[in-house]
Parts: sequence; C-alpha cells; structure tokens
Amino acid sequence: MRPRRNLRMNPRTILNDAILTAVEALDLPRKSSQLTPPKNPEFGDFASNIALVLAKDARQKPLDLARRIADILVLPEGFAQVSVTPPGFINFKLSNSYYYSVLKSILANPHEYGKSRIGIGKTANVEFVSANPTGPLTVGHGRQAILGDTVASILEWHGYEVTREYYYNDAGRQMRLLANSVEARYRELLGEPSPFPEDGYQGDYIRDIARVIRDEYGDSLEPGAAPFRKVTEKTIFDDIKSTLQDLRVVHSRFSNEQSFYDNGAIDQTLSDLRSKDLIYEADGATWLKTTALGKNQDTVLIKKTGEPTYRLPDMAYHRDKFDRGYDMIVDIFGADHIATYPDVLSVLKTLGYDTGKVRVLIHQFVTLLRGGEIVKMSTRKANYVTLRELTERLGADVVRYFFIMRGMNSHLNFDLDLAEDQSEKNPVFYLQYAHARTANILVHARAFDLEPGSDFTTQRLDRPEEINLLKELSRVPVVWESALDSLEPQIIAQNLQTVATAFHKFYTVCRVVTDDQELSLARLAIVSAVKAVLKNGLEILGLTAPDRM
RNA sequence: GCCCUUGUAGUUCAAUGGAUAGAACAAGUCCCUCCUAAGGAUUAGAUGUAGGUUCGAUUCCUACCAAGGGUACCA
Repeated sequence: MRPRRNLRMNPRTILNDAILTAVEALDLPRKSSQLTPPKNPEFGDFASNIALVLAKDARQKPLDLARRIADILVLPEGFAQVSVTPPGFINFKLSNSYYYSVLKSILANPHEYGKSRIGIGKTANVEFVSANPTGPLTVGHGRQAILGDTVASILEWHGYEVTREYYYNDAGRQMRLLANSVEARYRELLGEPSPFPEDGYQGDYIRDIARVIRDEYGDSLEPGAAPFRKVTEKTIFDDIKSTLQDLRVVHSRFSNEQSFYDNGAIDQTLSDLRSKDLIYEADGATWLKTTALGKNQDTVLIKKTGEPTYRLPDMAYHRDKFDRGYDMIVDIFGADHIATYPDVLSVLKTLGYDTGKVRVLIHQFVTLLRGGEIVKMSTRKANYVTLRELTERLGADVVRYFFIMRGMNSHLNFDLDLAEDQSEKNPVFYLQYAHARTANILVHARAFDLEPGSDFTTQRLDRPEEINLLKELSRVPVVWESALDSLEPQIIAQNLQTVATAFHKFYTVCRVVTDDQELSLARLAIVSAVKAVLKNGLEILGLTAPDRM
C-alpha cells in the first residue's frame, strides 16, 4: 500500500498551478510535468520541464515554447525570479522570505518538523529478522535487523502505531536437528559418544549448551528429553535478543509456528484452501495448486512424512496478521525468499484478504570478505561471523549506519579487515559531529548571554551559505515523506549528509557568536534549527546525537 | 535451462527519464591567533558490451557477458 500524499499547499504545488494556468492560456493540454530542484544552484530552486513535454503538441522548439510560457506566467508570491535555459527548462527562484518562514516554522515546533502525519490513527506491523533460534545472529542478519527497525521508525515518525514483530519456526526439522545436535554433544560429555547427526549444527555454542544442560539436569537425561530442546531454544533466543538490543533493536511481539498448530489455524487454513479446490493429494503428499495461481509448478504443503512445509504455517501466520487489523503489513525478507512470498500473497488474496496492505521489502545479501576472500556463511557449519562480535568491536552507531547508508537492493560487500579500519572514518561521525558542533555553539553563546529565540532579524541572514543551509532545511519534509513512500532508510541518511555538509560550510564561513548581537541571534536561530533537524533524523535512524565528541 | 536482483571512479556506495553522473575512502595540493580540523577549499579519476525507444537514457526495452539469489517433500 502506498500512503496517500497529503495535499497541503507547498511552494511546489502553488508553482505548478501557476504553470498550468499559463499553459491553458496558450491552449495547450494540461500534461503532467516535473518541478525538480536543479543540480546547478545557478538555475534557482525549481526547474520545470513543461516546455520539453509539450513541445510536440505545440509544434514548437522547446526553447521557444519555454520563453512563451515564461512570458505570460504570473509569478506566485514567494518566488523571486524566472529564467529560461536550454534545452527548454523554465527555472524559478524562491525569495529569501520563503526560507525565513521555513526557519520560523522549524523553531516553532522543532520536534514536529518533517512529520507528515500521514499515518496518524493507523497501525502497521513490521516483521523482520525472524531468524530461527538455531544459532547466533550473523552479520547478514544485521542488515535485516537495521533495515526493519529503521523502516518501523520511519512509519512511527509519520504517525503510524507500529508493532515490530519477530516470527520463528519452532515446529519443524531444523529445531529437531538442533536438539539432536545438543544431545549428541551431551552424550559426548558423559563419555558415551553417540553419532553426531548428519547435517547437525557444529558450532561451539552447541557444546556450551550441552554443558549447561549437564550441569543443570545431571547426567541421566533420557534420549530425546525435553531440556535438549527447551534449554537450547531459550539459550539461543536470549543471545539473539541481547545481540539485537545491543544494536537498539527491540521487537515488541514474537510469534511462533507452534502456536498456529495449537490453536488450529493451520488446519483451518488447509480446509479453507481445500474448499477453494486448491488442494490435492499425490505421491503421499498434500499439494497446493499454485499452477492455478499463476505459477508453473505446484507446491507441496504437507510432506509424505505428515509434516507441513514452512509454507503452510507461513500462510496461517500472515492470515493472523491480517486478522489483527493492521492498516499496513510490512514483510522484510532476504533475497532467498523472493520466490516464496508471492505464493503466500496469492493464497491470502484467494481467501479474501486485501493484499494491497502488504509491502514486501526484499534486501540482497551481504557478501563477507576476509583478506579479499569471500567467506561463505552457514550457521550449520559454524563459519559465520557473529553480529554480536561486530557490534562489540565497532559500536552500534557504526554498524547501524553501515547498513542504512546502502540501498536494500545493493549486493553489498563487507570486508571484515577494512571494517575496523574504516570504522573511524564512518560517515556517521560526520553527521554526529555536525550535531555536536551545533550543541557546542549554543553552549558557547550562552557564555556570552546569547540565547536563541523566536525574536530575531531574519533579514540579517543573507549570505549564500546561510540561504543554502535554509534551502536544505526546507527540503527535509519532502525528502522524509518520500522515504515513507519508498520505505528506504537510505534516503534519510543521504538527506542528513547534505544538511550536515551545508551546515559545515556555513560554520566555516559564518561566525555565529560575534559582537554584532543582532547577527548572532539570527545565526543562533539557524543553528538551533539545524540541531533540531539533525536530532530528529538521527533519532529516526536509531543513532545517537552526541552534544560533544 | 528458466525466473528475480545487480553491474557506475583504484575501492565501497549514490543519482523521482533531464542540464556539467554525486559522495566517502585511497592519491596530490592548500587552510587552525578565530564558536571542536571527526571540518573546509582544491586536483586527478567512472555509467559491463551491442542495439533500440525518446527532444533527452546510468535510469525504460531487447540480446549478450559477469556476480548474487531462487528454481527442495530445507527455512
């Protein structure tokens, strides 16, 4: 589901109306055009491509048409000038007074600036990580943890009430294999070696858990006794939760597969599918007619062993999420799930659910490099690098930013050797340093009895670095709302970088605390606005906003 | 084989179909008497290959090449 864009009047829509009025006066069709901030600041604040779009209809050269439109266009209030440049762009420049009003509005409500309120009164569920408790989280899980947590924060920022959810499979083959692996290590400890399960979990943590079980339950546990399973699951889950907590990722709800067996949801889903005539038996297994849903192959739902594959519980689980009534359901999966979620969605659609509420975010995998060599990750073979280890070495801010600054579609490379070296140069410090600078200026100003307030002389702010900084601040709401549309945290990270750059440039050129009290107060207003915006952005990204560095 | 992602500077990543393809790290050169130099200024350096659509293509389409993932009665 894509949230509806709010229709408040901003300079862009006002300008667009003016352009369309001019176009109609020339008897040309109201085609949609774009108003974009030009890369080159000499071209002003907005560029319209309307003449390029309409050139064919008008049978004129784009440049000539652009001039005609510009001639008859009535410049709306708040705009300072208009120009035409090849190949036919019409450029507009906002007057400084517009930026002054932006500054005032930030200071009037610092913590609200950039909030669209689109999600107010709505609920959302974000499911992420959802790793089965078979071992420690790896660096690969980290990407999903940070992505999911930040997407949730973006939704919260725009007003949604968000549930961060973790789903795990605790009823299938994997967990049985895990328990068997622990039991084998337990027997080893007792000097009664038993064969280690084929494909068993080989990590050292399995031995540690076996030791805990022996210390706690003694050496007389029956084969297949409950602790092998229960203690293992709890121990590993505790580790997963604390690893996530170290990264400031906290789920508010955990759902598990077993509960859907216990409450009959899985049987119910199966019988509902059967009544839709989507189920048949063959080769001793139970099949779902995914061919009827547009696939070129049917899918096994229940193996001939009588055990369902993960798909059936997945369907029951998603159904449960729908029944809980969320306005938006976000599923975050790794690239390995790209082929399976359409099955779940099409089944739910067949069962009458509005799958338009679902946003599926697929992220590509992290390729780990060590010494230039690719490290293949496998929990079972225990040649992973744990997320805990990484967080302990680099810190939560660096790890979070590393994952946020890349788009989820990038197949990103993570060089373990460079990670530590580069952590000191992580761009997150650039943002945090900008924030610390604002804080320090305010402290310094206080020593001179200068306090930022709402009463200042806006006209004193006329240096290019000041106007440019205000310009960046004015773009924040648009950009942060587009992050809500795309659910790409990277957009906010990038935006904060440009704000920080504009501020650093301002800082080097414009001394804030000076003998000129009027100027100082005006600049302090900018500084406190920047501080608020950076703090808001860092908060969304789950990063600290230090006052000193 | 078929399906999904992705190929951009030496490296890691950006770029709603728009103007001169941005940034960081690495390399070179400058700037602290001044609110923190974790900063600023500046030089050099890139769109896998071949076509197509378009006024305009890194972006859309086709083929090829390369990487990752899927194509399991694993999750």
